[in-house]
Amino acid sequence: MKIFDTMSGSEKELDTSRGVRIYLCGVTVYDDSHIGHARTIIVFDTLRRYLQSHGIKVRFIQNFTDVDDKIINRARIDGVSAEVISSKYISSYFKGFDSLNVMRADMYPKATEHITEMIDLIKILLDRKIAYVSTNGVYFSVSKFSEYGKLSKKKIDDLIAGARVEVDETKKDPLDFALWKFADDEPRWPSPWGLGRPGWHIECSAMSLKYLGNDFEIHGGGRDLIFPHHENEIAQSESYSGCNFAKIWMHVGMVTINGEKMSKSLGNTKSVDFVLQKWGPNIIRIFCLSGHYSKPIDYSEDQLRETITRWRQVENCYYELFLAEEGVINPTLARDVETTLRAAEKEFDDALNSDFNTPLALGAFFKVVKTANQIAGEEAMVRPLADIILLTFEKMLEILGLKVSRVTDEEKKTLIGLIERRALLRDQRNFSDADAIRKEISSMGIVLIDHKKKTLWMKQERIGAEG
RNA sequence: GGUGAGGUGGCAGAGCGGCUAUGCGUUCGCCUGCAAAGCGAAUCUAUAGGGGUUCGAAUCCCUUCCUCACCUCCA
Repeated sequence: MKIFDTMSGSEKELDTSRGVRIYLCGVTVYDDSHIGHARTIIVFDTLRRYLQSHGIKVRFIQNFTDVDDKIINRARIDGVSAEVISSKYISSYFKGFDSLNVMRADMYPKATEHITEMIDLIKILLDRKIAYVSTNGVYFSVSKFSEYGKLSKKKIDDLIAGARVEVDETKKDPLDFALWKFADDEPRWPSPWGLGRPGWHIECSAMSLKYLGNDFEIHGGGRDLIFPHHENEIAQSESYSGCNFAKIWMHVGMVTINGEKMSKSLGNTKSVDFVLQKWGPNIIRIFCLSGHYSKPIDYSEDQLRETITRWRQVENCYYELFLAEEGVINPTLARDVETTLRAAEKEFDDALNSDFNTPLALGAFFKVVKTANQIAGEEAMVRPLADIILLTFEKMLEILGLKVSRVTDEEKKTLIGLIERRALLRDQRNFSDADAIRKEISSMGIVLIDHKKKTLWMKQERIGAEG
């Protein structure tokens, strides 16, 4: 599998020989997550599912930044401790992302639980004179890392010329960044240099090194983290270890709204909670995967509405397959279907192997859906054929992290009873009573589709946007 | 100002030297007691503008214009 590596500016073969270690920069827990966070996380979740489906062992670490000025400010406003704020938003994170059917990472390390590791790292940097202590903290000396800028392709001179860097008299160089900041208030921890808090970037260095070691396979995050966050992580980590930090740097494009980046500062965010309410998990996942991960994607209601249509086809397909009745398989048809399925599977894998091209993979998945719906439309779906298709269908569904609403056995029993009664009424041409039953069934979230020979039923996910 | 990524049919979105994806939309059919869903057919012949290179370019080169992101916290 090839993945575009921001560092080298080209696609690189992913080394899977010893499993794949992934570190994803997670969220700062000071507010609810929004669909921008969701996109990045869904992309990585899907990547992980794909690798695992090929029997590759994945070790997936995603951090929570739980010490940060924004958290502290929020705590001050609310009159509670920072810990109260961070734990509140960590649980809100899990609530949202569990609903989005995102698999739990192997670990969610928190900055506050790795203070010792960060201090140890800073000590070494100080010993090597790569960092220095100033009056208000410990700083990393950018000039001591000759490769600074290699990820973001920035030249130190340009950065200085850009002069958007805050002027701080206590720093030797305006580009130097904090490893440790002295603090008069909580939260703070003791360190050899004084009470304080860690800088932002150091946690990811400490935690990724601790849980994944050096030179792990993929380090990821949103594009906006390339500079300065990832650049600084590299500077710290490589100065500390003397080793390459990560093999591949994978960055996910921004979610925009009306062509502008969605962000807290612009106040144009759509929270995970909101989009779940309005569109539900499957629509959101398909939407997030419908553009190449490296490019921006625009949050467009028209686009989302279109996705509903596509999702209905998937639901239809599932129920056609699930409810197919026994019958004799037509050998020619079976052969054709096999060919189509193998081709779609190959297309699916080829697409993902080529820099994780999910829009193309989604296309392959929809070919499977279309094929099944076609056969069903011709009333030619039989159990053995459905089982064959189901194998491919469910495999792809699992990788994409989609979930069709299913019914309980009890619901199923009730339904079949009702449908039989309705069929009887229809035979007697008593349509008003038959329609009453259809209405009753519909209130259970079940839609009926009358085929020539039988009535197909399916449970449709309730989508907020449809009212 | 610097750096990076882009500009493809009504919309979304692949392709990245020749075989002109795909999806949605729209129109018309099939099916139905009516629906709904599904299916079929048709529709759209697109590649920001201008130069090149080539037998041949959306794909390579040059140039102009435009958009976005990063250069401060940000997924």
